[in-house]
Formats: sequence, C-alpha cells, structure tokens
Amino acid sequence: MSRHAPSSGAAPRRPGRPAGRTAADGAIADREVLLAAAEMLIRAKGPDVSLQAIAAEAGVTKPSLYRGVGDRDALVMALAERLAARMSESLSRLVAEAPAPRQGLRNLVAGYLQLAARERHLYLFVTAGGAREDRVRQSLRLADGAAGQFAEPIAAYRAAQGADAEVATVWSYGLLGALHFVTLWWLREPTGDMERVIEQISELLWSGLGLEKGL
Amino acid sequence: MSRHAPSSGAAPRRPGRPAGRTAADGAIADREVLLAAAEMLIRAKGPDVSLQAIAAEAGVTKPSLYRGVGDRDALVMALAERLAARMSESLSRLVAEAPAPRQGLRNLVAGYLQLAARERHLYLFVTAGGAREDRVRQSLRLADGAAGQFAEPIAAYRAAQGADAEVATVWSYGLLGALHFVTLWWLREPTGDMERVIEQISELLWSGLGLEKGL
DNA sequence: GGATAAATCTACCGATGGTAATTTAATGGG
DNA sequence: CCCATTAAATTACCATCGGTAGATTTATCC
Repeated sequence: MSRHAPSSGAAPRRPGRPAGRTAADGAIADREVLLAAAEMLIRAKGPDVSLQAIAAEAGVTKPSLYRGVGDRDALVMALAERLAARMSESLSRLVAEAPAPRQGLRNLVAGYLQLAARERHLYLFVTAGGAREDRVRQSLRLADGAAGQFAEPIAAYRAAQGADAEVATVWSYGLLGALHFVTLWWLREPTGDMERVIEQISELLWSGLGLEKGL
Repeated sequence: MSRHAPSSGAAPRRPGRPAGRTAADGAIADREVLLAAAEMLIRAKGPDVSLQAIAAEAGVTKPSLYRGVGDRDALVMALAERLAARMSESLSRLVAEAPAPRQGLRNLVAGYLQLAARERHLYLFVTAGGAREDRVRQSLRLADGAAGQFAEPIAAYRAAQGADAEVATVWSYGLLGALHFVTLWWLREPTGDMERVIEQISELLWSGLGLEKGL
C-alpha cells in the first residue's frame, strides 16, 4: 500500500493537547480536513468504511472525529450535502447550456448517471447510509438536498402556465426517485450502452407512460 | 397454550435435539414460522429489530434462525419477496378493475402509497435493510421483485404500438423509484391529504414533465 | 510559576451479526 | 437391548462497530 496518507503508522502521537493549537483556531478547518479524508477513504475502500478507519486516514482518532463532525449520521449528512452541492452545480450547468428543454432534461439525466457512476462509492455511501438511524431520512439524504433545487424551476414553470404549482415538491421527489433507481440498476448491471438508458428514462420523464391501454 | 409471543421468559428450553422431531420433517415449515415471527415483530417494534429478538419471538435462538432462513441478508430478502408478492397481487387487481388506463395508474399509485403506509415498518425494513451487505442490492430488493411485474405489461403495450419495447426494464425501475421516493417523503411528512399527492404523482408518471422551457 | 482550561489519545462499554463448541434426543446396527 | 452415530437445538463465544468516559499532555491566564 502506498499509504499516501497518515493512515496509521508514523508517529503514534501521544495523548495530550497538541503543540501550537490555540483555542478555537482550527475547529472549522479541521472539519474540512476530516470530511476530505472521509471522501478519500470512501473512494478508495468503498462505502463500508468504519469511523475508526476514517479517523485514522485523517491522522486522528475516533473522539477527534466526533468533535469535528459529530456522529456517523452527521458525517453521512455532511458528505451528502457536499455531493448534492456538486451535483446541483454540475447538473444545473448542463441544463442551462442545453439548446432546448428536452435536451436539458436529457443532459440532466446523463449528468446524474455519469456522476453517480464516477463517484460510485460516495454515491452509495450517502444514499444507503448506516442502518441505525432513521431509515426514511437515511434514504432521502441526498434527495432532500437536490429536491429543493428541482422544485424551484418546476414551480416557476407551472406558475407561469397557470397550473398547480403545488406539484413541485412531489414531482421533485418523483424525479429523483426515478433517477436514483435507474442509477442503482445501472450501477449493478452496466450492460448495453448508457446512452440508450439515458434516452429511455428521459423519454419516460418527459412524456410519461401515456398508455392507451394495458398494464 | 397460545403463547403467540414466546418473547423471552417461559421455558428456557434446555439444549439438545427436541423430542418428536424427525430428520427433515419440519425444516421448511419452520422457515415459514420464522418469517411470520419476523414480520410480526417488525410490525410491532419497527425495522431495527435484532436477529436475537426475532429468534426469541419465534421461540428459538439465533443459530436456529440461521438454519431456517440464513443470514440477515437472506431474511430481508425473504421478507422482501413476500411483501413484493402481496403488493403485486393487490396492485394488479387494483389496476385490472379500473375503467381506464389512466385510472389504473392512479389506482396503482394509490395502492402503493396506502400499502406502504399501512406496512410502514415492514416497508422500511425491506427497502432500507442492513448496512453490511451489498448496498445496491439492498436498496433494490423490493424493486427487483416488482420490476418484473411492471415490465411485462409495459413491454406488451410498447410492442403492440410498434415502439421500442426495450424501455420496459428501465421504465419499471424508474416508475418504482418515483413511487418509492414519494412514498418515503410521504411517510416522513404526511401533511395535506394523500389524495392530492396521489393525483400529482400520477400526473407526472402519466404525462411527464412536458416542460416547454425552464428547469 | 502554578492553577485552569483545552485538546487529544487510550481504554472501555454495550450491542450486534455470526460461529464454534456443547448438549440432548432420535436412529440404526450388532 | 445397548451403544455409536447423527440431527437438532442451545449456550458460550468472538470480532467489529459506534459511541463515550477517563487519563494525559500542552497552552493560557493570573
């Protein structure tokens, strides 16, 4: 192992207040360092890393990790917010640079799938977090962050059309749920080409089932 | 004695092979008993029950539970299959008795939401199962069971229309994902009336976003 | 320079999933 | 009829994990 990080070995760091750290000078900076280390380790080792391993990766021990970011739920929450922010930025840019709304949706779907695939471990870590917390919250952590971003333009459009803008919240969760499940399915069975999947789910979200009969 | 809940006390049941049990006579029946006890306890105590508690509820101990149903993943899987079967049956009936396809979709959505709400604990147990298994599989357990049921009529309809029937799989996961997230959101925040939510998500799934601009 | 506060680590706890070793009863051969 | 073997269940245990209390060292302040 290259162990480009403090991992474990090195200086066992005897207990006690560290030299050169004044009262509340690094508390916030530490948090970023800890979260970055967590992301790094999750990318490397997968979504089932222990808090001890994360702390070690950051060069500290569990209690310090707790002081920095809180319990495991807080950690997953923080990483979910980070990832949601990155996704929101990336996706909204993709949508904005599309020539037409339909293309915007397609770009959104494509960006979502590709980003999730690229950040596979992190995506799974934040969407299927630990099991001892509230399970609803657990499953919606990432969605909660993104739903607000989705709801705004939907509500604006509906209002402009004179239609019921109340659909925005439900539609946001519905869209994210569809994206999420298709993403999971794709992560598990990345068969065929992704382009086709992107086109297919885009078509569903854009035009709906529109069944005339059957089902 | 009815003792529908051996829970803990009662006869501590000394070790050893039980009296009156021949070789492979009750192995399969036992499995059903164990699963029923698990369902019962999950309904009563929520989705975070331990294997020890489930075993105790069934009147046995952990190793017997293992012999009967396997490890925790196998347990969640088995209960997911049971629930998926119940939902499929119930939902397909609701769809079948609808006068028109659009009403069928609405009935489907309504049935899904209501069943999940009624079986809240069980639903959460099978959709947000333990954290030590494969996370993709974990999140899709229930969906995997239902996706097949959804795919068939979708494919049939598309084929009848001369359209690409390959969408069936992706659309199934997309639909289930949308239903799942809206369900979770509703379970967490059951505000307003459910009828409105049902109508809203049905509209999205039937007609799509159909945005002319924005997002 | 000594008391107090802060920051960190070591050591531990309780619970959990999972397994090994043990105990009891049925089964089958002599 | 008795004993070895096998099946089925329990008890006892292990490893790991999340989380916390207590010990330990350094900075800060009077």
